[in-house]
Amino acid sequence: MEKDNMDLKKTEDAVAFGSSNGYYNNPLLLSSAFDFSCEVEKSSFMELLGVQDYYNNSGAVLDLPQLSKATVFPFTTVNASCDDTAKECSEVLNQKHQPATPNSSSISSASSEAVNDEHNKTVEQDDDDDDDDSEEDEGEEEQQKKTKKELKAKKTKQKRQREPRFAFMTKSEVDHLEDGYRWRKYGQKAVKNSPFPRSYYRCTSASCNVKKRVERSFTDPSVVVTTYEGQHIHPSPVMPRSAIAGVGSPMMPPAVSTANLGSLMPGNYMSHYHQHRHHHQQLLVNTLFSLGIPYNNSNNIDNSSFSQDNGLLQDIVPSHMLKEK
DNA sequence: CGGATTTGACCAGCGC
DNA sequence: GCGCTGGTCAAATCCG
Repeated sequence: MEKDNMDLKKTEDAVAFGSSNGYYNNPLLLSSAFDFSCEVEKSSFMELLGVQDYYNNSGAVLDLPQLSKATVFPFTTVNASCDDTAKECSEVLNQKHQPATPNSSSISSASSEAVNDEHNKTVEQDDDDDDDDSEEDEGEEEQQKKTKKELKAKKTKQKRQREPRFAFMTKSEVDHLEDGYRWRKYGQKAVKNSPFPRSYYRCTSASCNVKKRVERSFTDPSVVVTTYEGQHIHPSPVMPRSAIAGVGSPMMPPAVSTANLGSLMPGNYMSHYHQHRHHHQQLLVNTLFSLGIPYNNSNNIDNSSFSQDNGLLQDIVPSHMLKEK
């Protein structure tokens, strides 16, 4: 793989593996903190994901002939508006994304424009918040009700500013995956076109506003889609290792230098990347396990032949599997 | 009894 | 304006 094939997406902090034929291979989808888009050879992609084995074992059908190359591409944006999120999610689940190629205008750029628009609108709205203290002749109850509603509205407006998000898919029988943090469920909604409900969780830690949504893909009920929003402002109350150890293996991702990524990534985005990196690694390893793909904790990665730091992809993909163009 | 979950109601945004 | 949908709230309920 060559540097020129890297197509950085400024607005994404999570990406997914998909195929260049325009379909998400949802049951095979993995994503984590890959902050770039790149091409790998079909064979490498399949090998990486264990696609052939998975399908051979499950008897499912994958349209391999159309898949000449695999593209790593994003499916989650940062700071998207509420409705963008909904659309994204349903699009992901409905497998309706356009093919994302390094040269194509991606969903991400369109999303980021919408994001900016929405953000500006929000700021303007917040400026108009302080008004109407006029009514006097209302009963106390009605007054209280009204105040409640106003407070609620203000709260809602404030919350409209979305935190950075990332999403990933995991093949799992359990909806709510152990990720080292404690969550309280605060809602559950039926999802359009899906028999499976979406659950809403909030981090239980005081003053930590991180949320996550968990839903099962209706196209493959064995796949759980988890979307995180925000960043934890506290350490994990549960040691991450315990989750992995629970799978029955001591394997942990090797520490990987991200020094070279800095030159490729936008500033604040980079810090976000670093903050989430290890969390993503754990999630990725869990995902690999759940997919039955062994994670090879080899510290023998030949960094000289792989001078470009490719994030987690580098962690799990031997350098020879990435196409050198 | 306190914390977590459930669930119906409410609100915002969007499309028609 | 109306209906639909996603997201959140909060009272009721559950559970250890």
